Amino acid sequence: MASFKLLLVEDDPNLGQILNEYLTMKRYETKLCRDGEEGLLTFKRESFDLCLFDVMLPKKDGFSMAKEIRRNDSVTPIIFLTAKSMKEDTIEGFKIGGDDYITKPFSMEELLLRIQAILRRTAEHSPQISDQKEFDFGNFHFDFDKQLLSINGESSKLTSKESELLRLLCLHLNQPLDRSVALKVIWRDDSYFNARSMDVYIAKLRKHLKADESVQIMTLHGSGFKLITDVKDHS
Amino acid sequence: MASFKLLLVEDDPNLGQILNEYLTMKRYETKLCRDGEEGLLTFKRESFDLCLFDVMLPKKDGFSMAKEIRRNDSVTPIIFLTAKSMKEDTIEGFKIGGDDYITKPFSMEELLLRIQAILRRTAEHSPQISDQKEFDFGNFHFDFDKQLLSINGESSKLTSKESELLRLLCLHLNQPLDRSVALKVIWRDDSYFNARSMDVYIAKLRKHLKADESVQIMTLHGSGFKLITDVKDHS
DNA sequence: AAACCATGTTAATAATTGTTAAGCTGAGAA
DNA sequence: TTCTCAGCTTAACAATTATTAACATGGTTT
Repeated sequence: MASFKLLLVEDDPNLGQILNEYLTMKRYETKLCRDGEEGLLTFKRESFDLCLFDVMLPKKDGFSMAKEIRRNDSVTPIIFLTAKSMKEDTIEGFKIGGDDYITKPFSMEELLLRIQAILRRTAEHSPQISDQKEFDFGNFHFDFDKQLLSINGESSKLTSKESELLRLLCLHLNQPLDRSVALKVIWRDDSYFNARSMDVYIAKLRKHLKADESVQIMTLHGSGFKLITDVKDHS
Repeated sequence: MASFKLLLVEDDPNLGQILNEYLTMKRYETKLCRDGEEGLLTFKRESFDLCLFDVMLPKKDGFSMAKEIRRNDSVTPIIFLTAKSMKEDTIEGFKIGGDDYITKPFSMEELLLRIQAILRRTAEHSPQISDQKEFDFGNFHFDFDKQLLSINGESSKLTSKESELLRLLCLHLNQPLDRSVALKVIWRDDSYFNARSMDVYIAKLRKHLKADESVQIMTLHGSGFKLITDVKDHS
Protein backbone atom coordinates (compact mmCIF):
# COMPACT_ATOMS: atom_id res chain seq x y z
CA MET A 1 0.00 0.00 0.00
CA ALA A 2 1.26 3.43 -0.83
CA SER A 3 2.21 4.95 2.48
CA PHE A 4 0.38 7.86 3.99
CA LYS A 5 1.97 11.25 3.96
CA LEU A 6 2.01 13.19 7.21
CA LEU A 7 2.81 16.81 7.90
CA LEU A 8 4.41 17.23 11.32
CA VAL A 9 4.93 20.75 12.65
CA GLU A 10 6.86 20.82 15.91
CA ASP A 11 9.40 23.39 17.10
CA ASP A 12 11.02 21.29 19.84
CA PRO A 13 13.95 19.78 17.92
CA ASN A 14 14.17 16.71 20.14
CA LEU A 15 10.54 15.76 20.06
CA GLY A 16 10.35 16.66 16.39
CA GLN A 17 13.16 14.38 15.44
CA ILE A 18 12.04 11.50 17.59
CA LEU A 19 8.51 11.62 16.19
CA ASN A 20 9.84 11.96 12.69
CA GLU A 21 12.03 8.90 13.07
CA TYR A 22 9.34 6.87 14.77
CA LEU A 23 6.70 7.63 12.15
CA THR A 24 9.13 7.02 9.34
CA MET A 25 10.00 3.68 10.88
CA LYS A 26 6.29 2.93 10.95
CA ARG A 27 6.28 3.52 7.20
CA TYR A 28 4.69 6.91 7.10
CA GLU A 29 6.16 9.47 4.79
CA THR A 30 6.73 12.31 7.21
CA LYS A 31 7.62 15.93 6.54
CA LEU A 32 8.85 17.91 9.52
CA CYS A 33 8.50 21.67 9.76
CA ARG A 34 9.82 23.92 12.53
CA ASP A 35 7.31 26.74 12.61
CA GLY A 36 3.80 27.62 11.57
CA GLU A 37 4.59 29.64 8.49
CA GLU A 38 6.87 27.00 7.06
CA GLY A 39 4.22 24.41 7.89
CA LEU A 40 1.48 26.29 6.09
CA LEU A 41 3.62 26.86 3.02
CA THR A 42 4.52 23.21 2.91
CA PHE A 43 0.88 22.20 3.30
CA LYS A 44 -0.09 24.41 0.39
CA ARG A 45 2.69 23.20 -1.80
CA GLU A 46 2.32 19.48 -1.25
CA SER A 47 -0.57 17.24 -0.39
CA PHE A 48 -0.89 15.34 2.86
CA ASP A 49 -3.14 12.68 4.29
CA LEU A 50 -2.97 13.96 7.86
CA CYS A 51 -1.52 16.85 9.86
CA LEU A 52 0.12 16.79 13.28
CA PHE A 53 0.39 20.31 14.69
CA ASP A 54 1.94 21.42 17.91
CA VAL A 55 -0.24 24.18 19.30
CA MET A 56 2.43 26.57 20.52
CA LEU A 57 4.73 27.34 17.65
CA PRO A 58 6.92 30.21 16.50
CA LYS A 59 5.51 32.64 13.93
CA LYS A 60 2.09 31.03 13.65
CA ASP A 61 0.44 28.74 16.19
CA GLY A 62 -1.21 25.42 15.41
CA PHE A 63 -4.75 26.71 15.78
CA SER A 64 -4.19 29.52 13.32
CA MET A 65 -2.73 27.08 10.84
CA ALA A 66 -5.74 24.81 11.23
CA LYS A 67 -8.13 27.72 10.74
CA GLU A 68 -6.47 28.74 7.51
CA ILE A 69 -6.48 25.18 6.25
CA ARG A 70 -10.11 24.66 7.11
CA ARG A 71 -11.08 27.66 5.03
CA ASN A 72 -10.66 25.65 1.85
CA ASP A 73 -10.08 22.11 3.08
CA SER A 74 -12.51 20.46 5.44
CA VAL A 75 -11.21 17.00 4.74
CA THR A 76 -7.59 16.52 5.70
CA PRO A 77 -7.53 15.32 9.32
CA ILE A 78 -5.67 17.45 11.87
CA ILE A 79 -4.35 16.26 15.22
CA PHE A 80 -3.10 18.75 17.79
CA LEU A 81 -0.19 17.94 20.09
CA THR A 82 0.20 20.14 23.10
CA ALA A 83 1.81 20.55 26.47
CA LYS A 84 -1.22 22.28 27.94
CA SER A 85 -4.21 20.17 28.77
CA MET A 86 -6.33 23.26 29.32
CA LYS A 87 -9.96 22.49 28.78
CA GLU A 88 -10.44 25.70 26.87
CA ASP A 89 -7.72 24.73 24.47
CA THR A 90 -9.04 21.27 23.81
CA ILE A 91 -12.41 22.71 22.99
CA GLU A 92 -10.91 25.39 20.79
CA GLY A 93 -9.02 22.68 18.92
CA PHE A 94 -12.12 20.69 18.10
CA LYS A 95 -14.18 23.74 17.25
CA ILE A 96 -11.69 24.76 14.62
CA GLY A 97 -12.27 21.40 13.02
CA GLY A 98 -9.50 19.33 14.54
CA ASP A 99 -9.87 15.58 14.70
CA ASP A 100 -7.99 14.80 17.88
CA TYR A 101 -6.13 16.56 20.63
CA ILE A 102 -3.27 14.83 22.42
CA THR A 103 -1.60 16.11 25.55
CA LYS A 104 2.13 15.75 26.15
CA PRO A 105 3.60 13.63 27.40
CA PHE A 106 1.95 10.92 25.34
CA SER A 107 3.21 7.51 24.35
CA MET A 108 4.31 7.22 20.75
CA GLU A 109 2.28 4.09 20.40
CA GLU A 110 -0.86 5.89 21.44
CA LEU A 111 -0.20 8.64 18.95
CA LEU A 112 0.32 6.03 16.26
CA LEU A 113 -2.93 4.30 17.14
CA ARG A 114 -4.86 7.55 17.08
CA ILE A 115 -3.39 8.36 13.69
CA GLN A 116 -4.39 4.93 12.44
CA ALA A 117 -7.90 5.20 13.86
CA ILE A 118 -8.47 8.41 11.93
CA LEU A 119 -6.82 7.28 8.71
CA ARG A 120 -8.81 4.07 8.76
CA ARG A 121 -12.00 6.10 8.51
CA THR A 122 -10.89 8.62 5.94
CA ALA A 123 -8.95 6.16 3.83
CA GLU A 124 -11.57 3.47 3.60
CA HIS A 125 -14.17 5.77 2.11
CA SER A 126 -12.14 8.10 -0.01
CA PRO A 127 -12.12 7.40 -3.73
CA GLN A 128 -8.70 5.79 -3.54
CA ILE A 129 -6.77 6.46 -6.68
CA SER A 130 -4.02 4.23 -5.42
CA ASP A 131 -6.44 1.52 -4.40
CA GLN A 132 -5.36 -0.92 -7.04
CA LYS A 133 -7.73 -3.77 -7.82
CA GLU A 134 -5.95 -5.61 -10.61
CA PHE A 135 -2.39 -6.80 -10.79
CA ASP A 136 -0.04 -8.34 -13.30
CA PHE A 137 3.05 -10.19 -12.18
CA GLY A 138 4.98 -12.91 -13.94
CA ASN A 139 2.46 -14.47 -16.29
CA PHE A 140 -0.35 -14.01 -13.82
CA HIS A 141 -3.25 -11.63 -13.87
CA PHE A 142 -5.00 -11.14 -10.56
CA ASP A 143 -8.41 -9.50 -10.21
CA PHE A 144 -8.98 -8.71 -6.57
CA ASP A 145 -12.66 -7.79 -6.87
CA LYS A 146 -13.53 -10.97 -8.71
CA GLN A 147 -11.11 -13.01 -6.62
CA LEU A 148 -9.71 -14.55 -9.79
CA LEU A 149 -6.13 -15.52 -10.50
CA SER A 150 -5.50 -16.20 -14.17
CA ILE A 151 -2.60 -17.56 -16.15
CA ASN A 152 -2.52 -18.57 -19.82
CA GLY A 153 -6.26 -18.25 -20.09
CA GLU A 154 -6.93 -20.52 -17.13
CA SER A 155 -8.35 -18.90 -14.07
CA SER A 156 -8.86 -20.18 -10.58
CA LYS A 157 -11.12 -18.81 -7.94
CA LEU A 158 -9.55 -17.59 -4.72
CA THR A 159 -11.24 -17.28 -1.35
CA SER A 160 -11.60 -13.90 0.33
CA LYS A 161 -8.68 -14.43 2.66
CA GLU A 162 -6.46 -15.71 -0.13
CA SER A 163 -7.33 -12.65 -2.20
CA GLU A 164 -6.69 -10.21 0.57
CA LEU A 165 -3.30 -11.70 1.29
CA LEU A 166 -2.31 -11.90 -2.36
CA ARG A 167 -3.38 -8.30 -2.83
CA LEU A 168 -1.14 -7.17 0.02
CA LEU A 169 1.74 -9.13 -1.44
CA CYS A 170 1.14 -7.61 -4.86
CA LEU A 171 1.06 -4.11 -3.43
CA HIS A 172 4.50 -4.87 -2.02
CA LEU A 173 5.74 -6.69 -5.13
CA ASN A 174 9.46 -7.39 -4.82
CA GLN A 175 9.41 -5.62 -1.48
CA PRO A 176 9.12 -7.08 1.99
CA LEU A 177 5.69 -7.45 3.56
CA ASP A 178 5.81 -7.50 7.35
CA ARG A 179 3.91 -10.25 9.11
CA SER A 180 2.52 -7.75 11.55
CA VAL A 181 1.35 -5.42 8.80
CA ALA A 182 -0.52 -8.20 7.05
CA LEU A 183 -1.98 -9.47 10.30
CA LYS A 184 -3.22 -6.06 11.27
CA VAL A 185 -4.68 -5.28 7.88
CA ILE A 186 -6.31 -8.64 7.18
CA TRP A 187 -6.89 -10.22 10.60
CA ARG A 188 -7.13 -6.95 12.50
CA ASP A 189 -5.03 -8.43 15.25
CA ASP A 190 -1.49 -9.69 15.50
CA SER A 191 -1.71 -12.82 17.65
CA TYR A 192 -0.25 -16.30 17.70
CA PHE A 193 -3.18 -18.12 16.12
CA ASN A 194 -3.76 -15.53 13.47
CA ALA A 195 -0.10 -15.76 12.62
CA ARG A 196 -0.45 -19.50 12.10
CA SER A 197 -3.55 -18.94 10.02
CA MET A 198 -1.58 -16.60 7.84
CA ASP A 199 1.11 -19.25 7.38
CA VAL A 200 -1.57 -21.62 6.16
CA TYR A 201 -2.71 -19.06 3.62
CA ILE A 202 0.83 -18.45 2.46
CA ALA A 203 1.00 -22.17 1.75
CA LYS A 204 -2.27 -22.06 -0.20
CA LEU A 205 -1.04 -19.12 -2.27
CA ARG A 206 2.22 -20.90 -3.02
CA LYS A 207 0.22 -23.76 -4.50
CA HIS A 208 -1.71 -21.38 -6.71
CA LEU A 209 1.48 -19.67 -7.83
CA LYS A 210 3.23 -22.89 -8.83
CA ALA A 211 1.83 -22.40 -12.31
CA ASP A 212 4.61 -19.90 -13.00
CA GLU A 213 8.06 -20.81 -11.76
CA SER A 214 9.38 -17.28 -12.15
CA VAL A 215 7.05 -16.14 -9.37
CA GLN A 216 7.44 -17.11 -5.76
CA ILE A 217 6.74 -16.09 -2.21
CA MET A 218 10.00 -15.79 -0.32
CA THR A 219 10.19 -16.22 3.41
CA LEU A 220 11.93 -13.46 5.33
CA HIS A 221 12.61 -15.39 8.48
CA GLY A 222 11.48 -13.49 11.53
CA SER A 223 9.93 -10.61 9.68
CA GLY A 224 7.60 -11.57 6.89
CA PHE A 225 7.33 -12.51 3.22
CA LYS A 226 8.11 -11.12 -0.18
CA LEU A 227 6.44 -11.82 -3.50
CA ILE A 228 9.18 -11.89 -6.09
CA THR A 229 9.19 -12.14 -9.85
CA ASP A 230 12.27 -13.04 -11.84
CA VAL A 231 13.35 -10.18 -13.97
CA LYS A 232 14.33 -11.71 -17.26
CA ASP A 233 18.03 -11.39 -17.87
CA HIS A 234 18.78 -10.14 -21.37
CA SER A 235 22.56 -10.18 -21.06
CA MET B 1 -30.40 16.63 9.36
CA ALA B 2 -31.96 13.69 11.12
CA SER B 3 -30.34 13.38 14.50
CA PHE B 4 -27.70 10.80 15.15
CA LYS B 5 -28.47 7.79 17.26
CA LEU B 6 -26.01 6.89 20.01
CA LEU B 7 -25.71 3.75 22.09
CA LEU B 8 -24.41 4.56 25.57
CA VAL B 9 -23.47 1.68 27.83
CA GLU B 10 -22.54 2.81 31.34
CA ASP B 11 -23.24 1.06 34.63
CA ASP B 12 -22.72 4.03 36.93
CA PRO B 13 -26.30 5.31 37.23
CA ASN B 14 -25.27 8.89 37.95
CA LEU B 15 -22.83 9.28 35.10
CA GLY B 16 -25.17 7.36 32.84
CA GLN B 17 -28.07 9.61 33.48
CA ILE B 18 -26.10 12.83 33.27
CA LEU B 19 -24.54 11.84 29.95
CA ASN B 20 -27.88 10.68 28.67
CA GLU B 21 -29.53 13.98 29.51
CA TYR B 22 -26.66 16.04 28.18
CA LEU B 23 -26.51 14.22 24.87
CA THR B 24 -30.27 14.29 24.51
CA MET B 25 -30.19 18.02 25.13
CA LYS B 26 -27.60 18.26 22.39
CA ARG B 27 -30.15 16.64 20.08
CA TYR B 28 -28.71 13.19 19.92
CA GLU B 29 -31.07 10.27 20.17
CA THR B 30 -29.47 8.33 22.99
CA LYS B 31 -30.17 4.83 24.23
CA LEU B 32 -28.74 3.97 27.64
CA CYS B 33 -27.90 0.41 28.68
CA ARG B 34 -26.65 -0.73 32.06
CA ASP B 35 -24.52 -3.71 31.22
CA GLY B 36 -22.64 -5.30 28.36
CA GLU B 37 -25.14 -8.00 27.50
CA GLU B 38 -28.04 -5.61 27.34
CA GLY B 39 -25.87 -3.26 25.29
CA LEU B 40 -24.96 -5.93 22.76
CA LEU B 41 -28.55 -7.08 22.38
CA THR B 42 -29.68 -3.53 21.84
CA PHE B 43 -26.95 -2.95 19.30
CA LYS B 44 -28.02 -6.00 17.35
CA ARG B 45 -31.65 -5.11 17.45
CA GLU B 46 -31.43 -1.47 16.51
CA SER B 47 -29.04 0.51 14.43
CA PHE B 48 -26.78 3.22 15.78
CA ASP B 49 -24.47 5.84 14.36
CA LEU B 50 -21.96 5.68 17.19
CA CYS B 51 -21.27 3.70 20.38
CA LEU B 52 -20.03 4.96 23.74
CA PHE B 53 -18.86 2.08 25.90
CA ASP B 54 -17.60 2.17 29.42
CA VAL B 55 -14.77 -0.36 29.60
CA MET B 56 -15.55 -1.92 32.95
CA LEU B 57 -19.11 -3.14 32.91
CA PRO B 58 -21.15 -5.92 34.50
CA LYS B 59 -21.68 -9.13 32.56
CA LYS B 60 -19.60 -8.14 29.53
CA ASP B 61 -16.91 -5.48 29.38
CA GLY B 62 -16.64 -2.78 26.75
CA PHE B 63 -13.74 -4.37 24.93
CA SER B 64 -15.55 -7.68 24.54
CA MET B 65 -18.58 -5.87 23.19
CA ALA B 66 -16.44 -4.01 20.68
CA LYS B 67 -14.78 -7.23 19.58
CA GLU B 68 -18.11 -8.90 18.93
CA ILE B 69 -19.38 -5.91 17.03
CA ARG B 70 -16.25 -5.64 14.90
CA ARG B 71 -16.68 -9.23 13.80
CA ASN B 72 -19.31 -8.17 11.32
CA ASP B 73 -19.43 -4.42 11.50
CA SER B 74 -16.28 -2.49 10.81
CA VAL B 75 -18.12 0.73 10.29
CA THR B 76 -19.96 1.98 13.35
CA PRO B 77 -17.57 4.16 15.38
CA ILE B 78 -16.85 3.15 18.98
CA ILE B 79 -15.58 5.42 21.74
CA PHE B 80 -14.39 3.97 25.04
CA LEU B 81 -14.93 5.79 28.32
CA THR B 82 -12.85 4.63 31.24
CA ALA B 83 -11.56 5.42 34.67
CA LYS B 84 -8.22 3.80 34.01
CA SER B 85 -5.77 5.59 31.81
CA MET B 86 -3.51 2.56 31.64
CA LYS B 87 -1.42 2.66 28.54
CA GLU B 88 -2.04 -1.02 27.89
CA ASP B 89 -5.76 -0.41 27.93
CA THR B 90 -5.66 2.51 25.56
CA ILE B 91 -3.70 0.47 23.11
CA GLU B 92 -6.01 -2.50 23.49
CA GLY B 93 -8.96 -0.22 22.79
CA PHE B 94 -7.55 1.04 19.51
CA LYS B 95 -6.38 -2.38 18.42
CA ILE B 96 -9.85 -3.77 18.73
CA GLY B 97 -10.91 -1.13 16.26
CA GLY B 98 -12.06 1.63 18.59
CA ASP B 99 -12.10 5.21 17.35
CA ASP B 100 -11.31 7.10 20.53
CA TYR B 101 -10.52 6.47 24.16
CA ILE B 102 -11.47 9.01 26.80
CA THR B 103 -10.31 8.91 30.40
CA LYS B 104 -12.59 9.89 33.28
CA PRO B 105 -13.00 12.45 34.51
CA PHE B 106 -13.60 14.22 31.21
CA SER B 107 -15.57 17.32 30.44
CA MET B 108 -18.88 16.71 28.76
CA GLU B 109 -18.05 19.34 26.23
CA GLU B 110 -14.88 17.53 25.26
CA LEU B 111 -16.79 14.28 24.87
CA LEU B 112 -19.31 16.06 22.70
CA LEU B 113 -16.58 17.53 20.54
CA ARG B 114 -14.90 14.18 20.11
CA ILE B 115 -18.21 12.63 19.11
CA GLN B 116 -18.75 15.39 16.59
CA ALA B 117 -15.23 15.08 15.19
CA ILE B 118 -15.82 11.41 14.46
CA LEU B 119 -19.35 11.77 13.13
CA ARG B 120 -18.26 14.58 10.87
CA ARG B 121 -15.93 12.15 9.15
CA THR B 122 -18.19 9.14 8.96
CA ALA B 123 -21.29 11.07 8.02
CA GLU B 124 -19.72 12.89 5.12
CA HIS B 125 -18.39 9.72 3.59
CA SER B 126 -21.11 7.28 4.46
CA PRO B 127 -23.12 5.99 1.57
CA GLN B 128 -25.93 8.46 2.00
CA ILE B 129 -29.23 6.86 2.70
CA SER B 130 -30.10 7.93 -0.74
CA ASP B 131 -33.57 7.83 -2.11
CA GLN B 132 -32.44 6.74 -5.52
CA LYS B 133 -35.17 4.69 -7.11
CA GLU B 134 -33.75 3.54 -10.42
CA PHE B 135 -30.45 1.92 -11.17
CA ASP B 136 -28.46 0.86 -14.19
CA PHE B 137 -25.69 -1.68 -13.86
CA GLY B 138 -24.28 -3.99 -16.47
CA ASN B 139 -27.08 -4.41 -18.98
CA PHE B 140 -29.72 -4.29 -16.30
CA HIS B 141 -32.18 -1.61 -15.46
CA PHE B 142 -33.75 -1.85 -12.03
CA ASP B 143 -36.81 0.11 -11.00
CA PHE B 144 -37.15 -0.12 -7.25
CA ASP B 145 -40.63 1.35 -6.98
CA LYS B 146 -42.05 -0.88 -9.67
CA GLN B 147 -39.97 -3.81 -8.43
CA LEU B 148 -38.94 -4.54 -11.98
CA LEU B 149 -35.60 -5.82 -13.17
CA SER B 150 -35.16 -5.49 -16.91
CA ILE B 151 -32.59 -6.63 -19.40
CA ASN B 152 -32.74 -6.57 -23.20
CA GLY B 153 -36.40 -5.63 -23.14
CA GLU B 154 -37.35 -8.53 -20.87
CA SER B 155 -38.42 -7.66 -17.37
CA SER B 156 -39.06 -9.79 -14.36
CA LYS B 157 -41.00 -8.90 -11.26
CA LEU B 158 -39.15 -8.93 -7.97
CA THR B 159 -40.65 -9.38 -4.54
CA SER B 160 -40.31 -6.56 -2.04
CA LYS B 161 -37.53 -8.22 -0.09
CA GLU B 162 -35.65 -8.97 -3.27
CA SER B 163 -36.04 -5.35 -4.31
CA GLU B 164 -34.90 -3.96 -1.00
CA LEU B 165 -31.82 -6.11 -0.99
CA LEU B 166 -30.97 -5.38 -4.61
CA ARG B 167 -31.41 -1.68 -3.94
CA LEU B 168 -28.95 -1.79 -1.05
CA LEU B 169 -26.48 -3.68 -3.21
CA CYS B 170 -26.91 -1.13 -5.98
CA LEU B 171 -26.35 1.74 -3.59
CA HIS B 172 -23.04 0.09 -2.71
CA LEU B 173 -22.22 -0.91 -6.29
CA ASN B 174 -18.66 -2.25 -6.47
CA GLN B 175 -18.28 -1.60 -2.76
CA PRO B 176 -18.74 -3.98 0.14
CA LEU B 177 -22.13 -4.22 1.79
CA ASP B 178 -21.86 -5.42 5.38
CA ARG B 179 -24.22 -8.18 6.41
CA SER B 180 -25.08 -6.33 9.56
CA VAL B 181 -25.87 -3.15 7.67
CA ALA B 182 -28.22 -4.93 5.32
CA LEU B 183 -29.84 -6.87 8.15
CA LYS B 184 -30.48 -3.76 10.15
CA VAL B 185 -31.81 -1.75 7.24
CA ILE B 186 -34.02 -4.44 5.72
CA TRP B 187 -34.80 -6.86 8.55
CA ARG B 188 -34.47 -4.39 11.41
CA ASP B 189 -32.62 -6.95 13.45
CA ASP B 190 -29.29 -8.65 13.10
CA SER B 191 -30.01 -12.20 14.24
CA TYR B 192 -29.18 -15.73 13.17
CA PHE B 193 -32.43 -16.50 11.36
CA ASN B 194 -32.60 -13.20 9.58
CA ALA B 195 -29.06 -13.77 8.43
CA ARG B 196 -30.15 -17.07 6.91
CA SER B 197 -33.11 -15.39 5.29
CA MET B 198 -30.79 -12.88 3.73
CA ASP B 199 -28.66 -15.71 2.34
CA VAL B 200 -31.76 -17.13 0.71
CA TYR B 201 -32.45 -13.79 -0.93
CA ILE B 202 -28.90 -13.46 -2.12
CA ALA B 203 -29.40 -16.79 -3.87
CA LYS B 204 -32.64 -15.57 -5.45
CA LEU B 205 -30.97 -12.41 -6.69
CA ARG B 206 -28.09 -14.37 -8.14
CA LYS B 207 -30.56 -16.33 -10.24
CA HIS B 208 -32.10 -13.13 -11.53
CA LEU B 209 -28.69 -11.68 -12.32
CA LYS B 210 -27.53 -14.69 -14.31
CA ALA B 211 -28.89 -12.98 -17.41
CA ASP B 212 -25.74 -10.83 -17.54
CA GLU B 213 -22.46 -12.56 -16.84
CA SER B 214 -20.60 -9.31 -16.32
CA VAL B 215 -22.64 -8.71 -13.18
CA GLN B 216 -22.31 -10.78 -10.06
CA ILE B 217 -22.74 -10.79 -6.33
CA MET B 218 -19.43 -11.65 -4.69
CA THR B 219 -19.27 -13.18 -1.24
CA LEU B 220 -17.01 -11.45 1.24
CA HIS B 221 -16.69 -14.33 3.63
CA GLY B 222 -17.34 -13.28 7.19
CA SER B 223 -18.35 -9.74 6.35
CA GLY B 224 -20.90 -9.39 3.60
CA PHE B 225 -21.45 -9.16 -0.14
CA LYS B 226 -20.48 -6.97 -3.04
CA LEU B 227 -22.33 -6.36 -6.30
CA ILE B 228 -19.71 -6.00 -9.00
CA THR B 229 -19.87 -5.05 -12.65
CA ASP B 230 -17.20 -5.17 -15.27
CA VAL B 231 -15.99 -1.72 -16.00
CA LYS B 232 -16.80 -0.91 -19.58
CA ASP B 233 -13.82 -0.53 -21.81
CA HIS B 234 -13.89 2.82 -23.58
CA SER B 235 -10.73 2.28 -25.60
C1' DA C 1 25.84 -30.40 18.60
C1' DA C 2 21.58 -29.15 21.47
C1' DA C 3 17.96 -26.08 22.43
C1' DC C 4 14.89 -23.01 20.76
C1' DC C 5 12.23 -20.61 17.77
C1' DA C 6 9.85 -19.63 13.35
C1' DT C 7 7.82 -21.58 9.44
C1' DG C 8 5.87 -25.55 6.32
C1' DT C 9 2.43 -28.86 5.79
C1' DT C 10 -1.49 -31.54 6.32
C1' DA C 11 -5.54 -32.81 8.52
C1' DA C 12 -9.28 -32.22 11.76
C1' DT C 13 -12.60 -29.10 13.43
C1' DA C 14 -15.41 -25.09 13.36
C1' DA C 15 -17.86 -21.47 11.19
C1' DT C 16 -20.08 -19.48 7.39
C1' DT C 17 -22.57 -19.64 3.22
C1' DG C 18 -25.36 -22.06 -0.67
C1' DT C 19 -29.38 -24.43 -1.79
C1' DT C 20 -33.71 -26.56 -1.66
C1' DA C 21 -37.92 -27.26 0.16
C1' DA C 22 -41.27 -27.47 3.78
C1' DG C 23 -44.12 -24.56 6.83
C1' DC C 24 -46.26 -20.32 8.05
C1' DT C 25 -48.87 -16.05 7.40
C1' DG C 26 -51.67 -12.45 5.65
C1' DA C 27 -54.30 -10.59 1.79
C1' DG C 28 -57.49 -11.11 -1.58
C1' DA C 29 -61.10 -14.12 -3.84
C1' DA C 30 -64.94 -17.05 -3.62
C1' DT D 1 -65.97 -17.27 6.68
C1' DT D 2 -62.73 -20.50 4.25
C1' DC D 3 -59.67 -21.18 0.36
C1' DT D 4 -55.79 -20.10 -2.22
C1' DC D 5 -51.64 -18.13 -3.29
C1' DA D 6 -47.62 -15.38 -3.10
C1' DG D 7 -44.10 -14.09 -0.22
C1' DC D 8 -41.39 -14.80 3.62
C1' DT D 9 -39.23 -17.52 7.15
C1' DT D 10 -37.32 -21.58 9.05
C1' DA D 11 -35.24 -26.01 8.75
C1' DA D 12 -32.21 -29.27 7.01
C1' DC D 13 -28.41 -30.56 4.70
C1' DA D 14 -24.44 -29.67 1.41
C1' DA D 15 -20.52 -27.10 0.12
C1' DT D 16 -17.10 -23.95 1.00
C1' DT D 17 -14.00 -21.30 3.79
C1' DA D 18 -11.46 -20.32 7.96
C1' DT D 19 -9.18 -21.62 12.15
C1' DT D 20 -6.81 -24.65 15.12
C1' DA D 21 -3.99 -28.57 16.14
C1' DA D 22 -0.32 -31.56 15.47
C1' DC D 23 3.74 -32.75 13.79
C1' DA D 24 7.71 -31.95 10.45
C1' DT D 25 11.26 -29.10 8.84
C1' DG D 26 14.59 -25.62 8.83
C1' DG D 27 17.02 -21.61 10.67
C1' DT D 28 19.42 -19.34 14.68
C1' DT D 29 21.84 -19.08 18.80
C1' DT D 30 24.86 -20.81 22.20
